[in-house]
Parts: sequence; structure tokens; C-alpha cells
Amino acid sequence: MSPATPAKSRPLRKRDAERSKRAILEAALVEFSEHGHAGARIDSIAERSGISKPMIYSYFGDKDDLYAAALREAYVQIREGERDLDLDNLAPEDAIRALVSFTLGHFRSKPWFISMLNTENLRGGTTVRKISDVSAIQSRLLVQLREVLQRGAEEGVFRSGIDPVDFYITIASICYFPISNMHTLRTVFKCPMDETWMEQRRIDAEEIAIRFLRPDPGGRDG
Amino acid sequence: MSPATPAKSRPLRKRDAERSKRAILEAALVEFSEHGHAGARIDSIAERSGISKPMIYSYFGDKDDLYAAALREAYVQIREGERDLDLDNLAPEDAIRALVSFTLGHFRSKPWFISMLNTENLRGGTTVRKISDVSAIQSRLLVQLREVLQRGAEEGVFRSGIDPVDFYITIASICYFPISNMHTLRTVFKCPMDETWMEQRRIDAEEIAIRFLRPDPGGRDG
Amino acid sequence: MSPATPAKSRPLRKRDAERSKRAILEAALVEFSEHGHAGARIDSIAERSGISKPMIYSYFGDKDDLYAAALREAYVQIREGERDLDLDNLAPEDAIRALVSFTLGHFRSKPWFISMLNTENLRGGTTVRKISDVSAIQSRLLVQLREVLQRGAEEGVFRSGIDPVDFYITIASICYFPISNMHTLRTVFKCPMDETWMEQRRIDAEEIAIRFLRPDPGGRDG
Amino acid sequence: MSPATPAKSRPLRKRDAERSKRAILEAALVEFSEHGHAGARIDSIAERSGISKPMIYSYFGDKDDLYAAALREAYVQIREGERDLDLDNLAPEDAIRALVSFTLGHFRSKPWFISMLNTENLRGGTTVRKISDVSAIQSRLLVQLREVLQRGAEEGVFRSGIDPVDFYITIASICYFPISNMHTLRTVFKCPMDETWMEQRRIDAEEIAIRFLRPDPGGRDG
DNA sequence: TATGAATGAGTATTCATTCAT
DNA sequence: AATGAATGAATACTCATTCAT
Repeated sequence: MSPATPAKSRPLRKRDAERSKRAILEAALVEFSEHGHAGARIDSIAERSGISKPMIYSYFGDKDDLYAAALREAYVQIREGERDLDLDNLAPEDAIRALVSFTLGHFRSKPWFISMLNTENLRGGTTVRKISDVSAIQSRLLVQLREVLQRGAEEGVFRSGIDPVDFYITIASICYFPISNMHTLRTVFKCPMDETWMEQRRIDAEEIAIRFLRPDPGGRDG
Repeated sequence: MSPATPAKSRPLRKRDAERSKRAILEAALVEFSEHGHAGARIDSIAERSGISKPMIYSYFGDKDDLYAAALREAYVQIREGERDLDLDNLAPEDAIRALVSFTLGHFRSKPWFISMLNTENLRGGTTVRKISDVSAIQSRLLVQLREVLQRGAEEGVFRSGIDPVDFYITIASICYFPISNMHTLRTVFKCPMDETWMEQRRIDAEEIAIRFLRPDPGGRDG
Repeated sequence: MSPATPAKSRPLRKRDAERSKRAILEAALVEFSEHGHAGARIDSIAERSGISKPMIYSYFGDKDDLYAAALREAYVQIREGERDLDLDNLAPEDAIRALVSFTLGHFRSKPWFISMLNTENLRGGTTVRKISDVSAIQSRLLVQLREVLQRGAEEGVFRSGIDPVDFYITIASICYFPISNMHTLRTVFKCPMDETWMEQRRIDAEEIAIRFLRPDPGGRDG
Repeated sequence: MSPATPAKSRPLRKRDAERSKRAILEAALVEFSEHGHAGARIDSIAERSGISKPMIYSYFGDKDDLYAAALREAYVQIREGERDLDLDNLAPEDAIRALVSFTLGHFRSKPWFISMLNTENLRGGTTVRKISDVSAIQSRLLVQLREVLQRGAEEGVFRSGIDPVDFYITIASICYFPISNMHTLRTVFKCPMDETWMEQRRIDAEEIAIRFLRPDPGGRDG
């Protein structure tokens, strides 16, 4: 169709640019999550990504813009992880257990996410506010969770009237803290923080979630 | 002999090393918790405290040392808060509710604590490890908590075999996350984060703790 | 094709790393030799060289590294000066006289050398020890000197058994002190330190060297 | 005569002040000679001497003044050392040998002197010029030396017309350099710098001095 | 498009010097 | 007379950002 030379070089360049952007973004995510906003170094991101600093500036703008992109990327990765999660085909209790288990596993396997959230909250959330689409990101999860809670309430295994957002925050709380505060907990409370300890955490976390949802026994038996 | 001119008896206003040290420490706590380790500025601490930079270095060493002192101070403040807490004279359930309530209240009223913990964990806990006495600081609380759990188990209102450290981590988890992640939660989940929302959190948190401790009803009723 | 516009062939005026490095090194040599290690100012070196401070750090490392580079440069300049010196084609006595004359001349014309040596010895020689190739630098001179002494001994005009290193140190001693201590000598001994005084020094220095080498007359005449 | 109390307290105080001044001066001499002018620290001098900084300032003025006092002290110590030297009762050659030997020994045993001279010359001699009486200090030595040279010339063992200042500079040169440049010589020329090497230096130095003074053999024998 | 070279504006830290007691 | 407390003015070093090619 088109003459040979430009036909191949253009898309290739575009693809290269895309590849460079990704490399930068991933390097930035690691750097910001390891060192926080102020501690992160553009030099270091350039080195990690193998892309020169001027390119970083030309692709992303200044440090704050790059930080925003990295923060957004952290949320995007979480969303992608949640795709695998399918609560609709599980019994309500199993669905809740699956969600807890998934959340804890997710926090552990993507340490950037927690670090980025910590960093962003330390900064007062000024950047997350600017990422316009961020609230849409976790909506699919909430929709599923609302459906599960509803189903459980109808089946009589869960209390009714549980707000999915509040409940998700509860789940997130139990999963977040032991990981985000791993280092201080290890030192202050001498927690081993090994696989078995974490596994026990998971079991407890599921139990906490389920017990919280369970209908008030007094109302039935009394 | 001479009139009440407080020549030497009352504490000096200027040239008082102890007072200066405290001023620096408090300013450092605020600065580090607001900006993290890398983001904190010694200049700013000097200005906040009204003490010149050379004195800061003379009293505390370098930036890292000052950061360590501020982190330690955060833990000390928590310990001091816990002094008022007297779990021994409360019924087990009330004691747990009081502990949850206190923890959440402390996290809210002393935002430095959460910020310092976040910062320290972001940094991999290298500093907390150097503060030798930090693990002793929260031991009193754990002793009390163990006693309450024991009492509750004996009275039959709590399950037995609950580890006080693990359980304290659960309580801390539920109280920590909504506050530490306040800004991202507000944006991502549109949480109001106002007084009523927080109050509801407190009620839920107590409920979660109590339900987790409650003996398995199935085991009793058959 | 195109006219003589030296588009790419001739060395660039700006953005030339090599040129910048040399400018920094020369400025550092002057600054360190004028003010010593502790007294030298990086700011001043930046100004003298016309290169900004960050480049200095990027090219040379920290102040100590730059000082080491400057010290090494002082030795390199001496080696370059010695290249012109050709002792092999002179009669032994003339060769010694030439060496003395050259040494004194070099000390006078490159005041950095003496200042750098003074500074380094004041510092206990910690840096020179790190410059691995520094002892190789003056070896060519010693080889030549050994040959001259040998030749003179064979011809019977010099004593035999004179160690070239020790003898070079003697020469250096006589040439070094009047220059290195110029200012105190001028004040304490009211030496004029002008051209004629220096010329007389040169004549005396040659005489001292030659007389020291001359075979013991008593040994021959009995 | 005078009432008891002030009579004893005044002189004691004065003596204490004198003792403090000496302590400061000695500490300053060590500090300046170890670190040079810019490298010396008033804090360090205070610590070494056990006297507080404000006292140092009140006794000596500012850093430059203290440096000047230390430099002067170095010269004074040399003068004191020279008191023991009595050249008048020695045969001319022996006197010269004694002077050389003494000078070398002196430079070795009072390392401050050489360090202070180095420092002062590095600084361009601005301070020594202000010490008004410094040139008088070494005059006794020069008087003795002149007398010895004269005597030697009359006895026919020395050349006549040797300027005592120039000749003293020659002696100083040979003694100064191997000590002042000890560290670089050790590294660059692999000199052992031990007792035997130094002893050999002394023997050579005497020989150099004597040979330089010896009457021209050609003039006599020819 | 791509990057090595370059720098202005900070930032931690030090040091001579003075104040208040 | 004596000193612990205090600081203004540097000074070494860093880092986000831009220039020139």
C-alpha cells in the first residue's frame, strides 16, 4: 500500500516510544515506592529504565507528573489483578473468603501498591485527587461485593444493611496493616513475619470478615 | 531578703538546654510526619522550633539521628496515652471496647504517630531497629490485654487461645487503615471522612473485635 | 563540498567534556596550591574554571578526589618538564649542573608543585599513597641520574657508591627549601629573594652538588 | 604588708591565667601544626587545652591572632633549643658538624616547627611579617656561625667570603626537606625513613656542609 | 528521536564567634 | 574569671530540570 520505508519505520518508532514509556513507568513505580516522593531520584529512574532523562521529561512532564503516572499505574495494576476474581459463582461465604484471601495476596505480591498508597497519603492525597478516573477503577469490585452481600442477606447467612464500601474498607484494613507495617511490627512486637505467620493472618482475616457479617445470634436464639 | 524576683528558682526562659531540646524534638516530629524523612527540612525544623540549626546538630547529631529521636518520641507519646487506660477494672467486653476506642482515638488525635510509622515502614524499618527500647514501650499494654483475654476466656465470654499480639494487631489494623489512608479513601471511595463516618467506624471496629473473640456458638448449642 | 565552515571537524567550544575536565583540573591545582586542602573552596574552583560545581562533582567525585587529581597533576607536570632534560649526552659534571639548574628552575616556574607537596606532607601523605602510579612518574629521571653517576665514577670525576635516590634528595633539598620557605626567609633573614639572589643560589647549589660528588682528594694524593 | 586575702588570691589568679594561656598556646601549636591554618579548629584547641572557647578569645583575640601566637611560639621554642648550642669552643669543622647535627635533630624532635613554617609559607608569610621580633630570634645563631666561618677561614680550613645567612640556608635546606617531605618521599621514592636512613642523612649532610666550605683544592695544589 | 553536558536553586552540615549567666 | 548556650555565615554536596547537538 504505502511505500516501504516510512511504512515500517513509523509504527516501529511508535512502538519503541510505547516501549520506552512503559519502561519509564515501571522504573518510576519501583523508585517512588521504594523511596517515596521526595526520596525518589529522576537519575535513578533513568538508570533503571535505561532511558535518558530528557526523554523522561519529554514523555511525562516533571517529577510530579511522573509520580502521578506511577500512582495511577499502581491502581491500574490492582484493577488488572481483580479481573481474575469472579465472586458471582461462589456461595456468599466462600465469595467473602475468596475476596479476603485475594486482597491479602494482592497486597503481598504487589508491594508497590501499598507503598504508593502510603506515600500518597503521607502527601495528603493531593495527587490522587487529580487522577480523574481513579474512582472508577475499583467500581467493578464494589459492584460484585454489593451483589454478594445482597445474596448472603437473602440467603440469611449475612446480616442485611451492610454497606459494601465500609465493609470493603474493613477487609482492606485487616489485610493492609500487617503488610504495610511489616517492619515496625517485626521490631516492636517481634512478629516473625514469615509464611506461617502470614497464613495464620489470612485465616484470622477470613474469620473476622465472616463473623462480622454473620447475623446476630441473639436475635434468633433469644 | 530580696522580694519575689525569681532570680534563680524558676526555670529560665532562654539558654535552657532542656527546653530547647524539647522544642526541637516536637518540631521534628511534626516536620518528619508531615513530609517524611527525605522531604523533611532541617531549616524548617529550626524555624518551627525557634532554635538555630547548629543547636539542632549539637543536640541530636545529624538528620538521621534527629529522625530516630522523633520516631522514638512518637512511640513514647503512645505509651503515655496508654497510661490513662485502665483495663483491669472493666468487664472483659468493656475493656476490649475501651481499648479499640482508645486506639482509634489516639490515631486520630496524634496524627504524627501514623505518619511516622508510615514513613518508617516506607524506609524498611532501618531506624526503628536501632531504637533499642522500642519494643519495651508497648509491653505494658500487651500485659493488660493478655490479662483481659484470659479473664474473658475464664468467664466464658471470649474464646480461649487468642494470642494478645495477634489480636492487638487486628485491633490496630481496623483502627489504622481508615485514618492512615484517609486521603485516598476519600477520593477513591468518596468516603465523607467526617465525624459521623468516623463514629460509625468506631462502632463497627468494636463490633468486629468483640465478634472475633466471641466463642463459637455452634460449639455450644450443638 | 561545503566551504571551510568547520562544522564537526574541529573541537567544540562548548559541551566538550575533555576541555571542561582540564579546566577544572587546572583551576583545582591553582586553588589547592594557593590555599591548601582545607582552605580551598570548591566554589572558587568553579569560578576559576568557568565550570559549574555540579560538573566538578560529576567529573571528579568529592573534594578529596579532586584534591588527589590535582596532586597527581602536579607530579605529571614535573614528569613532562623532565622530558626535555637529556642528561645522557652531557659530560657527567655538566649533567649534574643541568639537573640542579632544571630542578631549581622547575620549582620556581611551577609554584604549584612545591605548594602541593607542602600541603600533602602537612596532611601526612594520606592522599599520595592512594595515587598508585606516582612512584613510576619520577623513575625515568632516576634511571638517567644513575647512569650519569656511574659514568662519572668510571671517568674518575665522581666518587663511586653514591645512591641516586639519596643524591636526588640532596639536590631537591637545596632547591626546594629556599623556594618553599621564601616568605619566612625573607622576613626572618631579610633575604632579598630577587633574581640575583636566586642566581647566586643556583650557582651555590651546583657547587654543592659537584663538591659532594667529587672524589676525596686526600684519598688520592695521600 | 597587704591584708591576707587579696594578697594570696590575686597572684594565684594571675598564675592560673598564665597557666591557662600556656595550655591554650601549646594546644594551638599542636592543632595548627597538625591541620594547618584553615584546617585547625578552635573547638579542638579548647578541648585539647581544657579551656573554654570564650577564654581563648578573651586571651588571644580571634583565630588569626591565636595562629600568630602559635607561630611565634614555634620560633621561641627553636630559640630556646639553640641556647644549648655552643659553637665557640669547637674547632671550626667540628662546630659546623655540630650545627648540622643539631639542626637536623631539632627539626626531627620538634615537628611543630616545620609544620608551622610550611603552613605559614603556604599562606604567603602574611603572619610572620606581623611578628615584629621574629628576625631577632635567630640572630644569636648567626653571630656564632659568622664567628666560626671567620675562624675557619683564618685557619685556612674554610674558604673565605662565605655569607653566614646563605650558608645557614644551605644547612637548613639539607636538614629541612627530608623531614618536611617525609611522607611524599616515602611513597614516591620508597625511602625507608627509619633511624638508619636518617643517620645516613646526617652523615651526608655534614659532609655536604664541610665540602662546601673547604678551600678550592685546585687553587692550592695547582 | 535521543542524549551527554550543563546548571540554578537548594539542603545538610560546619565553624568562628558572641551572649547570658 | 569562666562557661554552656546560641547563631550568622559559610561550605560541601545534590537534584530537578534544560541545553546543544
